[in-house]
Amino acid sequence: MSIQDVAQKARVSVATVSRVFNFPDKVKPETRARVERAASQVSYLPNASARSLRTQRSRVLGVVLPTLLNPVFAECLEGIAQAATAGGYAIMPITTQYQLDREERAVNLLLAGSVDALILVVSNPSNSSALKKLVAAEVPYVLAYNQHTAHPCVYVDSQLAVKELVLKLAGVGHRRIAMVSGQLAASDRSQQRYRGFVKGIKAAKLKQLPLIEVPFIEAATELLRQLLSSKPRPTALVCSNDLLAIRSLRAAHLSGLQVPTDLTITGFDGIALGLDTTPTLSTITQPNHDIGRSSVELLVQALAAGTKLQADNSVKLDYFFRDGESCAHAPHAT
Amino acid sequence: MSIQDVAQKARVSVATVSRVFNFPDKVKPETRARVERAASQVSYLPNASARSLRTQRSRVLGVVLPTLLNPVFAECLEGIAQAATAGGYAIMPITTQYQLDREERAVNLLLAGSVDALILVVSNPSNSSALKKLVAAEVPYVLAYNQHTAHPCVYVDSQLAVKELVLKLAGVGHRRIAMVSGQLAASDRSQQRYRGFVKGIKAAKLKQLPLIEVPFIEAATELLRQLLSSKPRPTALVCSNDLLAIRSLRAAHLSGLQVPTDLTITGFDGIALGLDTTPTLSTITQPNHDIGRSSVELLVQALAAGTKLQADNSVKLDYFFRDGESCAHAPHAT
DNA sequence: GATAAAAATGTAAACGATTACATTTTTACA
DNA sequence: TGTAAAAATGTAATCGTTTACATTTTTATC
Repeated sequence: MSIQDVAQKARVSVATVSRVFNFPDKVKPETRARVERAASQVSYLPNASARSLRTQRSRVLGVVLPTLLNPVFAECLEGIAQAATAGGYAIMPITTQYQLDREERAVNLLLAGSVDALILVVSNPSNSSALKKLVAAEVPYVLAYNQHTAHPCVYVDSQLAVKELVLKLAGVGHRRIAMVSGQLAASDRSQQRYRGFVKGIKAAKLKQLPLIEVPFIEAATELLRQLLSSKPRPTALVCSNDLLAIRSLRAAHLSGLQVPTDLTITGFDGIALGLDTTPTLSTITQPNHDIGRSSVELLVQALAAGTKLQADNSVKLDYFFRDGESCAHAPHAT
Repeated sequence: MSIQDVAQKARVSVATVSRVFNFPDKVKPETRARVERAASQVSYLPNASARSLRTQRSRVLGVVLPTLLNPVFAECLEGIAQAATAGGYAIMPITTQYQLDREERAVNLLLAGSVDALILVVSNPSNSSALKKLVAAEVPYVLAYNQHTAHPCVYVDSQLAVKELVLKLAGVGHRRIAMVSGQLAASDRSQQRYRGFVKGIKAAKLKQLPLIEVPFIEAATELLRQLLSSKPRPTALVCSNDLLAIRSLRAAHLSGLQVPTDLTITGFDGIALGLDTTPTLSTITQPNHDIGRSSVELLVQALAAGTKLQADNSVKLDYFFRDGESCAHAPHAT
C-alpha cells in the first residue's frame, strides 16, 4: 500500500500524508486523525527505498566485524544494535573472519548497499586497504577496538592494561611470566597487548620469555601442553584474550597443573563466560557493550550534524581488572 | 556518481549502462568495455535504493533473534550471514531479548525496512502476534529452531533428543534425574525439551522430580546450590541449554560436588565452549551453523521462484550426542 | 547489394516517497 | 466585516534506477 492509497482514502493530498508521518504538528489534528486512521486501515508502511532515494539517507549503519563466535564482538554488536535502534537506525553487519580481502569486500558491499555510515573492527588500521577505500568514499565511519592516531576510534588502552597486569603479577612474586597470543599479524590489539607485556616485563626487571603465538585457537592446547611440561615452566600465563585464557585453563588441567596453585592464568576481554569457569577467570574487562554503543552515538551525532568524524573525535574507554580465582601469588618452589 | 554520469562519460544511454551491470552479454563487448572503464573511472556504484524502488526487491533478509550473547544464536547468525552473502543478499538482524513486544517491533521495523524475507526465532509460534502480523503481510519467512506444524521451520527434534538422553542416563544407572530449564514460557524449545524429559522419565519408569525452572541465568547458581544440598539429591542434571549446563558445573563445584563422580551434568546446543570447560560438557549438539544456512537457502529458493514458503517446506536437521567428561554412570551410594 | 532477421542501443515511463513553492483556509484584530 | 498574517493543504518536480517498447545497426542470405 502506497502513500497514494492513504491519501485517497483520507481525501487529502500525498503531501499531507507525508507530513502526518514526518511533521505531525504541521497538520491540523482533525486531518491528522483522518490520515492516521486511513493509514492503519490499509496498514500502510512508508516505503524505505523510496524514502531513501528521495532523502539521500538510508538510516542504516554498516558494521564490519571479525567474527561473532568470539563473545567480545557479539557483546559489542548487541551494544551497537541497541544504540542504533534507539537512534532510529538499522544495522547491516558483515563478518570478515580476520581475513583482509574479506574486509575489503565487506566495505564494498556496504557502500553499494548505501549505508549512511560504518562501524568497523579492522585487522590493522595501518595497512587496511578497506579503510583506504572507505576514506576515499567520504563516508563517515568509526573504528571500534582499533587504536590509531589517524582515524576516529573507540578503544581501550590495551597496552597500558597489560603492562599494569604484568606489574601486578610481578608484585605477587611471579618471576617467569609468559604471554600467549593469537597471531600478532592478525590484529593490532594483539600487538598492543604484546607491547604492553614487554613493557611490563622490563619495568619489573624480569627475564623476557618467548611469546607463545598460537596460529588458531584449536592449536593452542598442544602448544601449551608442550610449554607447560618444559622446565623451568612459567608460573603465570598472560593471555591476549579470554577465549585463549579459557583454552589455557583446559590445557593446564590436561597437563596436570592446578590453577592457580601451580599456575596463574589471566585473560583479556571480560566475556561473561569467564565468570562460570572453574576457576573463574581473572581478566582485564573491556566495556564491550559500551564500545558498541559509543561508536553508534558518535556516528549518529556526526550524521545529524552532517559532518564526518575525525581522528580527534576518538573516545578512550576504561578497562578494569576483574579478579577471579585463576590468579594467585607465585608458588614457592618452581 | 549516478548512472547518468557514467552514460555521459561512455557516450551511451543510461539503458546501456544498466544493461552492462545487469545483462552484460546483452551489450556489444566493445561498448561494454567503454562503459566499464567509465564506471570505474568515476567509481560508480549503482544506488541500492533506486534499484530496490524500481525492482521492488531489496536483496536484504531480515533476521529476528532472541540474543547474540548466547553463542547458539551467534553461530546461527554466522551461518545466515555466510549463506546470505553467497546468495547475494545482505542481512539485517534485530535481537529481542526474549521479549514478546520486541518481537513485534522487530517485525514492524523490518517490514518497514522493505526486507525481501525474514528468518526468525520466536518465543513461541503458537501465540506470537509478531508472526501473525508477518503472515498477514504476505512476506516470505521461515522460523529457525522453532517447531510448528503451521509454519515453515528449520529445526531439530529436541523432544526426541532429550528423551533419548534421559534413557541413556537411566541406562547407566541414574535413578534421580532432574531437569534444569530456563522459563518454559519464554520459549517453545524449552517446552519441547521438557516434554522430551518427561517422556524419557516415564519410558525409563523413574520417579519424576520437579523441574528446576530458572527465571534468568544469574539466579541459577543459588537455586542449584539449594537443590544440590537437599537430599536425596539428584545424581544427574539434564540442562535445557549449554549456558545453563556450564553454570550448573560451576554450581556443583561451589556445592563441593565432583562432576561427574558425584553428579552428571548434560547440556543442549553444542556450543564450542563446552569443549573447553573442565570437565568438558556432554551435550546434544545442534547444527547451529547449518540451521542458519538452511534457512537462508530455503528463502533464497522461494524468492527466486517467486513463491512463499509453506509449512511443508520445513526441514528437520540431525542432532547428535557429544560425549564429554561431565557424564558418567550413577554413583553407588546416594 | 537488397532484404529480412537478429542484435544493439535509445527513449521515456514507471517505482513511492519528500519538499519547494503555490494556493486555499483559518485566525486575529481593527 | 474586512484585511493581513499565519496555518493548512495541494501541485508537481525530483531522487537513480530498470525495462517495455521503439529505433537503429549489424549480420546473414540470396
